[in-house]
Amino acid sequence: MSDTPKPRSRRPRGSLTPSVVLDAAEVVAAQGFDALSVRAVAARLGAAPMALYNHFATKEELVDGLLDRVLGRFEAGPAGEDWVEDLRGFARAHRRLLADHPWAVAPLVARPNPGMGAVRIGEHALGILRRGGLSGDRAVAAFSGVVALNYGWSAFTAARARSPDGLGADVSATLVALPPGDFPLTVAVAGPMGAYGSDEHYEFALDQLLAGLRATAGSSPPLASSRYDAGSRS
Amino acid sequence: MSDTPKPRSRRPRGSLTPSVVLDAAEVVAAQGFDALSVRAVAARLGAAPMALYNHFATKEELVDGLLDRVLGRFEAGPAGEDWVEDLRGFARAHRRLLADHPWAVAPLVARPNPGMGAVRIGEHALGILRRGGLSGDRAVAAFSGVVALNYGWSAFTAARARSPDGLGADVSATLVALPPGDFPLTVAVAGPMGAYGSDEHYEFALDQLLAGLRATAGSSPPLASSRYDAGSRS
DNA sequence: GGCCCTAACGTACGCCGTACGTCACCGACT
DNA sequence: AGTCGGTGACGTACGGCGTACGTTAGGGCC
Repeated sequence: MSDTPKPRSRRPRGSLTPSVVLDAAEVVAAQGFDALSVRAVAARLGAAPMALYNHFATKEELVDGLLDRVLGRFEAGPAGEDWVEDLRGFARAHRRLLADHPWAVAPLVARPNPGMGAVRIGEHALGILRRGGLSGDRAVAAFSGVVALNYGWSAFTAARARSPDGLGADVSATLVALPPGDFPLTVAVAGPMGAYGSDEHYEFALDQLLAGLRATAGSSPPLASSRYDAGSRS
Repeated sequence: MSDTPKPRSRRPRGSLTPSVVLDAAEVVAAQGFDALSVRAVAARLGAAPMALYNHFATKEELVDGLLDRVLGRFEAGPAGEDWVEDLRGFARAHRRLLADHPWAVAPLVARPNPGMGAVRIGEHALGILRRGGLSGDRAVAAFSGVVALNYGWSAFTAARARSPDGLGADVSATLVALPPGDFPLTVAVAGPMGAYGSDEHYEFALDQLLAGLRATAGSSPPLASSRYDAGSRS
């Protein structure tokens, strides 16, 4: 019992690279974002927790790398004749990306840092909107609108998919059990409704936004920013 | 030093109610949602951490109560002549509510559980949409769209407001510093752009969504759900 | 006046992120 | 070939987290 005082062979010297660490981190994150701990990543990899800190200054930096890697998987479709249809394709592809990485939605939404992947996505969308004749502020606003819609929508669906206790599918069951006197509309709608937040519902909402953009872009662009500052100033 | 072996007088027996705990929890949460720990809430209140567990089974339950209390502050405006303008008022009030509680946005987005406050909000919005002639699926989809837009948008602005290291205001500074060869549109737009995610931009995006809804509601409603299932099936 | 139910408490456990000091390996230089 | 320095992997430790569990003290009821 003395010839194996350290049964743990150290990892070979160069075998721990940022890329390898991110690979392991993604596998861990796939079973829920808050399962992603430094210790868990190190355990898969057979490394010591602190070994990761030679490649990432902090956990936040590791997460940033992970999120940027996910956004880097965005694939832009080819440009077609109609810029609105291209924008629809962009929105679908973006939402699909989020749906494919449900664990990433919450941290992405909470993070102010853009990162290269996000910039690439923005550049692509701006190109489409420019072709539609929207310029400057308007293009940014429209892009932000599509992305916000996608993030908000994906956050709901991801959150519901994450709850394994059945709270997911039968939110409607909770709703139909409400006091029917109050909330009659909610109760009426919760029964026959399919999955809340379904693809059909998303397509409908996206359709409205795109129809509005098409109409606005068709009209001559006044671009007076004073038209749109009736917000919550005071 | 022996006559005060327990300088901590116990809290009087009935002085710890759910409401009192939530009050303290909200004060703590106001300085960042992840500052909200059971110990911190107990410290304010001068109570022991475990004392809170007589009123909330788990921390998640406490957070749910806190979020529902926030959503309960939603105030519906009076109905006007134009249902679309009412919907705009709803969207603004909802977003204003989120802007007034930035710490609440991230947990709200991540939580599948609706809660009474959310149901009240939904009922109000459904009433407006019903007046617009949208029924069933369409009303739910439109409501979801507005809420998703608000959540996504508020998550961005809240996240940026949360970063005190100046990463907030000058995301644009990061963007103009990009390699100008790639991302020409982004660089071109980042310079003259005011605050990314400004109220004006939000109003523009909301306007497009509302314009689309008005047009759709104006046309006769075919309601064929097959029109909207061209999503990401396979 | 005495009992008991319950609300408040204290201790303890297993996680977490990570600061800091140690040690072994590999390449380079003599 | 021998040695030396830099670096990457490691171990220990600290403070903080949520919370399971057992203890205690106070107020309401008989």
